[in-house]
Amino acid sequence: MSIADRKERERQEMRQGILQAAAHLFVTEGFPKTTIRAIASEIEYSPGTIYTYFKDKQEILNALFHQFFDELNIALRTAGEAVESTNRLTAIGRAYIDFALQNPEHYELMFLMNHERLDKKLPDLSTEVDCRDADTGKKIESAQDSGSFQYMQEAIQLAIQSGRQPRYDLHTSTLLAWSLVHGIVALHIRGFLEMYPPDYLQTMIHHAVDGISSSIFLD
Amino acid sequence: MSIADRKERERQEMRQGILQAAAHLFVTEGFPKTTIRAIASEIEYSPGTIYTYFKDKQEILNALFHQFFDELNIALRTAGEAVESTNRLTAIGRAYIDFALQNPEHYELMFLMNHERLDKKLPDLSTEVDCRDADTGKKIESAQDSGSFQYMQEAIQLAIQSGRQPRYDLHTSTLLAWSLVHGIVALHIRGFLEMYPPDYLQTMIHHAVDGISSSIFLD
DNA sequence: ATCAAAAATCGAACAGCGTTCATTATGTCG
DNA sequence: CGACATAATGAACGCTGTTCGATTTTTGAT
Repeated sequence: MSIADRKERERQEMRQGILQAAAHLFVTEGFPKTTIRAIASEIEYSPGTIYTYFKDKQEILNALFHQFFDELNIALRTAGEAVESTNRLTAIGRAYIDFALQNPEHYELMFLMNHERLDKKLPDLSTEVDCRDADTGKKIESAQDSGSFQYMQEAIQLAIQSGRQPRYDLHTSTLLAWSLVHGIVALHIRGFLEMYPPDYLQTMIHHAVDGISSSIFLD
Repeated sequence: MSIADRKERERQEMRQGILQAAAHLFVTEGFPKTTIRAIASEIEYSPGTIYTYFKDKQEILNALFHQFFDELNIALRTAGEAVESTNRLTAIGRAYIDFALQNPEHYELMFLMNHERLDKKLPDLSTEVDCRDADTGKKIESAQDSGSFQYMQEAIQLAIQSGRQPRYDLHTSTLLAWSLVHGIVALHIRGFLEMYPPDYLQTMIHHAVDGISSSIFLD
C-alpha cells in the first residue's frame, strides 16, 4: 500500500505547489493577468503539466476559494472564541474587516470576483429542515467547516440569549450584519472610499464595527 | 460650420451605436465573454473600426460605467424627490436596491467588477471645503451630475435638520447607509444569498431598507 | 466637375491566451 | 528484463485584443 500512498501524497504535494504558485501570482498580479504559463514557469514545469492536476484555470481558482474560506473561518472563530459571548459579534465583525483589509486579494477572490459557476459551498441554513438527521445527530458538518456566516449567526443568537433585544428575526439580523461589513470592505477594496483620508476612514470603520450591534439590536 | 457639426454628430452616433451594442452584449454575455469582434459584428463593421472610436475595450467599459452611473443618479433623485424630506432616505435606499436588482449587470459593471485603472469620478466630498461658494450659492455642480452618494448624504442631512438624532457624524452615517444597501445587493448578485427562499429574501431586504434609518438614527 | 488631401473602413497579421494531444520519458510491477 | 501505467513535454489549435498598411469614402478648394 505504501507505493500508492506515496503516489497520492506526491500528487497532493504537486497540487499544493501549483496552488501556492497560483495564489502568489493571483495575489500579486491579479487573476486575469495570471497565466497558466506563468504558473507553470513558477513551479518549473511545462504548461501542459498543470492540466494533469487541475481540469482548468477555474478549478485552480475554486481550490483557492475554499482554502481562503477556511482561513477566514479560522480567523473569525479564533477572534470570536477569545471573548465572552456578549462581545462576540463585535469581535467577529472586527476580525472580518481586518481579514478583508489585510488580505484584500484573498477577499477579492472570495467575495468580489465573478466566479461564474462555482459551488459556493456556503452553509445551507435552509431555514426549515436544516439539521435533518435524527439518527447520527452530527449533520452540522462538524460545525467546523460550517461557514463564517453560520458562526456570525450563532454569535447573534448568543447575544439574544444573553438578553439583548433583536430588532429583526435571526436571519435578517445576520444578513444585515454581514451586509454591513461586506459593504464597507467591498466599497473600500473597489476604491469607492478613496475620497476619505485614511485615518478618518479608519475611524468610520471603527464606528461601523461598534455600530453593528446598534443596527440590529434595540438596546 | 454645419459639415463639421454633422461629422461630430455622426461620430457621436457611431459611439452610441457601439456603446449600445457593447452594453447589450455585456449585459447578456458578461464583460469577459464579450469580444471586440462580436461588438463589431453586431453593428456590422470590421473589428478594426471600433478602434477609430474607442482607444481599447476598457474605454468602452468606462463610457458605459459613467452612463450607468447617470442612470442610477436619475433613478435615486426621481425616487427621492417624489417624497417629502423625512422619508427621503428610505425612498432612496429602496430605489438603490431596486435599481441594482432590476439591472444586476449594470450594477456589476458599476460596483462589482474590477476596473483596474479607472477615474471613478465619484463626488469628491473632500470633507472640508465642500460647497465653498457663498457668493453664487450653486457650487454643488448643479447638484445634477453630483454623485448618488452625495444625494444620499443630503437626504441624511435633511433628516437630521428635520430633528432626527444621528448616531454618528454625517459622513459615517452615509457610509453605513451605503455599505448596508451595497452589501445586500453585492452579496445577492454574487449568489451568496441563494440559500434563502426568494420571498423570504424579499422580506429581509424590505426590513433592511426600513432599517437603514434605525441603523444610523437614535430615534 | 475635378482632384489632392483627409478621414474612415477594412481585413490580414501579431503576440498572447487557455487548452489539447500525440510523443517522449519515467517509474511500477509480473 | 519487459510490459505497462502514469507523468511530462512542447508543438499546435482556436481564440482573444490590438495594430497597421491598403483601400475606400468623404471633404474642400479650384
